Amino acid sequence: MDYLNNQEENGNDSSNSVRAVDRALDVLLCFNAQTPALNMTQISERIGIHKSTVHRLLATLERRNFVRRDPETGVYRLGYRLLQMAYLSQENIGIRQIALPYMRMLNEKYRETIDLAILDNGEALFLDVIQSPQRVKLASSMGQHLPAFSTASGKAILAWLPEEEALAVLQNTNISFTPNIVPTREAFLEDMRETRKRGYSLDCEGLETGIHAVGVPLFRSDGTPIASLAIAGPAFRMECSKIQTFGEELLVVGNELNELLKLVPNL
Amino acid sequence: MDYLNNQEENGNDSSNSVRAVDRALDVLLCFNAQTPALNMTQISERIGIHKSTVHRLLATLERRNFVRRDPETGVYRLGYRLLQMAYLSQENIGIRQIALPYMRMLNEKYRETIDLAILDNGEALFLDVIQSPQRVKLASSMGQHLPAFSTASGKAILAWLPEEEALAVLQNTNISFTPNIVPTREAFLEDMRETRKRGYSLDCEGLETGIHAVGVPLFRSDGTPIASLAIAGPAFRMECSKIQTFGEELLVVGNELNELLKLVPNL
DNA sequence: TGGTATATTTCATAGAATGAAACTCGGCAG
DNA sequence: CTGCCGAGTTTCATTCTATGAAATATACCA
Repeated sequence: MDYLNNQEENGNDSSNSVRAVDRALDVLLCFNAQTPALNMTQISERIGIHKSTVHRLLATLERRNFVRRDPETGVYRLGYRLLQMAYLSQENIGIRQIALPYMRMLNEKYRETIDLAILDNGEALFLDVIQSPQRVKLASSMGQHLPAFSTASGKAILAWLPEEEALAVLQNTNISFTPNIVPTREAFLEDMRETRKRGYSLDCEGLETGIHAVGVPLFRSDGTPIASLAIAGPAFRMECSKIQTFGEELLVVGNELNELLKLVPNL
Repeated sequence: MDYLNNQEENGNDSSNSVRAVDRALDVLLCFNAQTPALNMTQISERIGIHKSTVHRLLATLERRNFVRRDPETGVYRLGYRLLQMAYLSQENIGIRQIALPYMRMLNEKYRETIDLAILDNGEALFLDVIQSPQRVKLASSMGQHLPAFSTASGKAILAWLPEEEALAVLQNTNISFTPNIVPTREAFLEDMRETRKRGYSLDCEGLETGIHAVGVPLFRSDGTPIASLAIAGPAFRMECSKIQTFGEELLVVGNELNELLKLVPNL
């Protein structure tokens, strides 16, 4: 099973880990966009532990609302406690507070979807999204994660990382369902270099056709790229001719925001 | 410690629970809006277990990004994994999908904040929020939870529960920081009865001054109230004179939505 | 009715999780 | 400079918890 690798790769060197807790987290991580509902047996098979053990883990998680059980069908889903906790986790991300006014401003000016993302385990994780007010728009939302190497949000961070780190992300493609386009090593490096030269990342239908996006990196005061700000929209509104203007304007906002971030110590 | 009661109240009858996992969940639940960042010793004191144990639990949680550690100060916060999982948990709530178009419609029509909430452990938990497009608005957001008995969202559900169940919620005020106004048993029951007669719940500065809101219940096909739809805004725009109109219009939408929900089997 | 697939309970045993204590590290004050 | 203090980390023997096999229960379908 692909999953077992995942478990080891995640830095689980098994020393100093509590096995029962690790397994409970495995149970939670079973649920994903493809399989949002699972029964006990399915979970047991996926993580390869005895169903009796899974039963006890699920009971423990359910009591605290980390999973909920469909009373009709008996399948388990992720619980409301996660939503509640996510709210707490996200409210206290400093960069979010600082970027929000800029995101609103960009959203009002361009009327397209604005994404604030970080790099999390090789994937672009959207910390915050302000949706385009227009009818045709991207349906991205907070908490969603997409492969970093094929989104403007992800590439804006990767390009300013040391090249070996960025490559490591490309190599460890433990994305649950592999997207159609994983670039070659060379194409990827070339893209990264052009992005650095340009100052902003570009994504023209990299992951999904019909979507264009530009992104700029946001840096911690020590210079490491920690997040990215991106504008994304349907290709017909963000044509290749116009996208350059978007990128350059985003760059100005990015610079201003980065100046501000320099003054903030702990991010 | 108040906390220990909490632990028992949560239905932790200790049979069929995995202790290590329970403790790990205790660690996660330590973090809240008041104390978003904690160090190991603080956590150890809060949940009353040995710091060596907490150390191992935190290490396990950190490896999987359920908590993250500030590299400077060493304090722990909730991790990004929770945001990611919340996205999954929330994407698959049937009622959310069905209510969303109605919420958008209400938002466009009234230009106020629209809340979709459920009752979760005696608190109103916002499944989804569409913010008012106006400058002055409520800053509520998805995942936030507020005391059920003092919000329109909460009361819209409570009023259609059996009275003893609703009272149980009032009694078990294990809200982390008690809001200024907990109604008396009588006032609460009277409010519930009026709400039922009226068809929609009202909240005029119940929790916070300057906020007015109205809410209607949403029912499962078997008739149990499972969620509520509410319009909330600053008092000066939602005056007591106008609020009746809001309520009655919301009622129409609520009825329509409830007809739709009857056709959906599993919620 | 019997058969299958799933969930739940029971129980003896292994070994995992635990907490005491020792150790490390860094900061601070005398 | 040195020694104290608080916080975090590691070690290790012991206990009792978590485990999986098997038995039982439940639900569904033929």
